[in-house]
Amino acid sequence: MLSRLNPRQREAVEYVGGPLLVLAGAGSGKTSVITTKIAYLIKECGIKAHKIAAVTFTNKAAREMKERVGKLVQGKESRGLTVSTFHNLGLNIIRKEHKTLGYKAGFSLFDDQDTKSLIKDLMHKDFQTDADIIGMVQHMISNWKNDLIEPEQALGLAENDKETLAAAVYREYDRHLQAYNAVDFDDLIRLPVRLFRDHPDILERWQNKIHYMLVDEYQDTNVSQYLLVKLIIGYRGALTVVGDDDQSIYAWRGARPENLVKLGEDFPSLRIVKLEQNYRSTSLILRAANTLIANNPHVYEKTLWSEMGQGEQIRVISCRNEDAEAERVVTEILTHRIKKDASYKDFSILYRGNHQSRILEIKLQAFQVPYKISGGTSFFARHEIKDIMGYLKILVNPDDDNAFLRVINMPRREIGPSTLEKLGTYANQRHISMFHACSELGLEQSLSEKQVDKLRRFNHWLEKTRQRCYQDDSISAIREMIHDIDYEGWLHQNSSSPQVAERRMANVRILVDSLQDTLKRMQDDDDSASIEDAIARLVLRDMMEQQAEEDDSDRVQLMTLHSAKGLEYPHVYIVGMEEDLLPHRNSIDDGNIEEERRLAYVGITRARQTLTLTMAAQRKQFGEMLNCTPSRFLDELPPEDLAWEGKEQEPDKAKRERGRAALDSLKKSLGL
DNA sequence: TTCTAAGATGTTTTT
DNA sequence: CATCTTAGAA
Repeated sequence: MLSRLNPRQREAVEYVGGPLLVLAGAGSGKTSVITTKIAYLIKECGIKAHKIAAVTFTNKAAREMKERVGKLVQGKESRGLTVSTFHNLGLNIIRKEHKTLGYKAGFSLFDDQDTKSLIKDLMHKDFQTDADIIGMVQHMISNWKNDLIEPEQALGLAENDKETLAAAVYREYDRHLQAYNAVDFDDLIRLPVRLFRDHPDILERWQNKIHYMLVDEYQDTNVSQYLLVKLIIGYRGALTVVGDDDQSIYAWRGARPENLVKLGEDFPSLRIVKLEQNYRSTSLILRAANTLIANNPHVYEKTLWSEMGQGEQIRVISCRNEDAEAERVVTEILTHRIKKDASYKDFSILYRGNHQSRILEIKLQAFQVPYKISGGTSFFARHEIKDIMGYLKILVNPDDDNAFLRVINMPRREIGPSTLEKLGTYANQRHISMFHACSELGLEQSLSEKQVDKLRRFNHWLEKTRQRCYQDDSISAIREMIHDIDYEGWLHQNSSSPQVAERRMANVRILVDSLQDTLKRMQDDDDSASIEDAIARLVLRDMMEQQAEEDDSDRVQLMTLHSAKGLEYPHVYIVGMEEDLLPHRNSIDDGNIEEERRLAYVGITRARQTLTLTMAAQRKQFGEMLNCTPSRFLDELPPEDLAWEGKEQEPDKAKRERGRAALDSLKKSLGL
């Protein structure tokens, strides 16, 4: 088991005497270290698998880790091992302890969009605002939660009108969540921390459950996550964390890379092991990465080296526009695949923002290249998925007014805004949910008989469905429910074409299948898992991937730079190497270039054999052609290692097209 | 209350 | 440009 490790890696695995920090450069085999260490703990240290918890940040990483541990430790021995995301761990804790925290079983989990729409509603109602500060407020609330600052404290700390407003919304928002029997993503960490702080007995129980903890991508932990780890670990110090400050790309969501330093302060006995040998990339690629990241300040110095051979030059391709860029990448992959005798799955295309995948998708389809886009909010942002999720949520948690509103007129139940408004105020006065208000007699006073009747009918129907769901097989009850509301018919009525409706319905089926699958998996691990738990799990997106990954067919992988972290591919294409895009506009504006540089670094270090960077001279934005400047990061790479293509002739062409565009707009403004 | 059509508005990254 | 919002008519 240990024979495949180098001395440093082996040290990291074998040291179990106290807290350990592994500073692992990109491609230095950190996943091997974690997975081997888990196996080592089970086999050599006699720690039971169900007493070990390993946490990461993405489902993808968690899944891969689980898989690799599975290869080292046979089925029985690995039973009950926890390998999950932080959020999943938090969800599990809240699930088991919801009563103490004051939540009812079946509590809803609000995703990003639910949160946004609630905040929007609150701001519309109680505060006069209309600008796009909603996103900002949402971000501020999230930050407060991550820093474990309560609404009252936030109110006290506020230094200007904007912050006072946001803090006031925060207070309202939290009250509403409570009333809805709902939690949001940040609560998944915050509530367990609060629980453990306030209830030493419960903390002790969990400390007995988790004897050893491993944290991957430690530089991405935020204040509350670090505190959660610290609480669980307690005085024992049975902890291994692995991190790399050069790969810290989540500061925007509260990650505190300083936690790397803080660990040493909090645990004076901390041992530090550095992994500096890279087993992934050719030395040219590695040199490019090193040169680039040298422009950033560093907490811990480390020098990555590799024995993988020099490899090919890094290619930089400049194209006319985004269309040409996408096409070039696709044809490039086609020829490369033949020349290198590689498979499609050896290639990955990385980009800064999800929207960039669209053009690529079109071109890939045009050339009939099999591909897979991973990550992105697309699936859960879809209408049909939101609708059904709404039904699922209200099914297990009737107090979820958010879900109630989503679902009430889907399909048409002829209950309009004014009726809902009245129902809302009534429910508010009585401090009950809208669903419960429907069955109250007092309603007749403010609403007409007709309206009340409609509400009652919905109320009865849902109540009946709920009973069916809890008495019979939940999944078939849910299938029946979808049939009951004739969702398929609704889709056909509201879709532009029958094909679109079919595709949407297929998505619904995927959702229900995944729910079934998730439920089964959870019950394998824990008999007490119920349909409510599986639904909450769905919101964390911990399953679509599983399904998709199971048929790990031969496809080109597309993803954002963020979700590429932790992965590797023989051939990597990074598209959109332009100012305002790779150092993203907003980051340039608020001076966050360093994190963007790390992002580029992460992208570059994904490549094993070849790396290709592409850019477009022009790009369409809001329907208008814009000229693009090459990314400053290109200038920060060693020039002698780069092979440029199409750099020179572009400016002329660009100028000509710009001239024509100007002429066109002039013609248009003259009404020609 | 629902439907329609013009208008505005906006694209970072994730659980 | 593509999506979502809002205003006005049926």
